[in-house]
Amino acid sequence: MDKNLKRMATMHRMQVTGLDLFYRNGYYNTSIDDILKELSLSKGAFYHHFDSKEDFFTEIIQNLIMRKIYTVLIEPLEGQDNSLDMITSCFDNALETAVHNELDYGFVLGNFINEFNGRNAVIMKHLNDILKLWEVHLVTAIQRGKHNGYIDRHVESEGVAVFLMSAYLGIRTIMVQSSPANRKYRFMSQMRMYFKSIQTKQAAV
Amino acid sequence: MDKNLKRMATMHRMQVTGLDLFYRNGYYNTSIDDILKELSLSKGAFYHHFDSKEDFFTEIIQNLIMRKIYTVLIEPLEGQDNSLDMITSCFDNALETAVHNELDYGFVLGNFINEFNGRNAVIMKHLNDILKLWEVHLVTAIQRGKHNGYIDRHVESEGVAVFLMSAYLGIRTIMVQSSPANRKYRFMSQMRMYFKSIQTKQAAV
DNA sequence: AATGTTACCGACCAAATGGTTGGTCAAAAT
DNA sequence: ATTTTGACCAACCATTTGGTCGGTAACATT
Repeated sequence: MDKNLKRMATMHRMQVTGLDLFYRNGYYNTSIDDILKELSLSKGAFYHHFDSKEDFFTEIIQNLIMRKIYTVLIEPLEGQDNSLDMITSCFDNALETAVHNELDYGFVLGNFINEFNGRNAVIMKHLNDILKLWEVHLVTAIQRGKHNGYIDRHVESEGVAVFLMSAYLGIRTIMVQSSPANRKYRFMSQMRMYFKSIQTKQAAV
Repeated sequence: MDKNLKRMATMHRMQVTGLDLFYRNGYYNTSIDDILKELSLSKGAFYHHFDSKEDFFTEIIQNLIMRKIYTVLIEPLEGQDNSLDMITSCFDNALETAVHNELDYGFVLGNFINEFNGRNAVIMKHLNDILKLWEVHLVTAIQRGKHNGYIDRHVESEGVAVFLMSAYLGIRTIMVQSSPANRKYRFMSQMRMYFKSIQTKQAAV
């Protein structure tokens, strides 16, 4: 039963290195040999464990990308009552790690959506599922915020979710190139402004 | 002097077809042969007019992408006094053409920024210049809005610009895959909400 | 009419691509 | 102890890549 452990370990190593290179260089711009070289493994090893490059990447999506996004952007939403504070600190954390990451190439999910758009329907399906999952959880969080009296009841929850996802995807793209910390700060300030406009009106306290 | 005309015409045809394919399939995923096949031209013709694939794309950026963005997203900003209305209708128009475009693969500039990030510094420079140009014009428009009394004086113009660019980049990515018209509508609604929060406060009229 | 010049052709090249296949060797199952 | 399995190797394959180069024919210049 030791064989199985080794199999899992090797496959995992391949996936981690694979994601790293795919993220940095793009999927189509990274060859299987590139990944194998990094790991000192052979072509045979790769095709022994995976059917194809596409199959390999599908596994990466499920095992690594999905989990990462769930941990960073989805799970934290289920904490407190006040969704707006929740989302604020969630975005703040996510952007902060991006600021301090020397090798930041943008939002993993966003980058891949961009690369596979109209080029590979199968993979796009998987990526879109993650996006949808995020959307659903955001909508739920916002509705909870309404229910708990933090967000104005007239606000469209789905609209807020789409707007927030857009803004996040965009800022992660823009942050990469110039003055990330600066752009993060400005972004967060304006997001708070936006949140003010959808908060429960205290009717001129 | 007829030769020169022909040269220009051929080069232009190549660039138009090139941009079309690069946009649809990605730069690294589109071969020069793909472009040449479409035009029934030969390798020799290509390398007679351009030094390399990169040089070719640089020309495309300057001649086609830059101009397009200037026309659609920058020039319209210089119209009226009220920047917020201006920006709203500008985004509205830009997103509307995306909605009605059968073959929409997202925001051209955004897609390429994504693809070249950390992979080709020279091209990234050119793309970033365009982004910067857009940013500068947005900031100017917002400052004008403050000056003309439409926008609250305490608002950070640079912050608004970054936030708007982010949101636009993001919505263009998200719109591609599912229900673009729907997402556009929701996005625009929330953008108007955001604009309310930075408008001049009428101090409880 | 003779002589450049220029737009374009298409065969060719080395390197790299995703994928296949026959084989080796250690561990598991019998 | 023998057989079977499974992880991995490495040479190999067809195809595609960006790019080169010698040539040709129409045009422009003299």
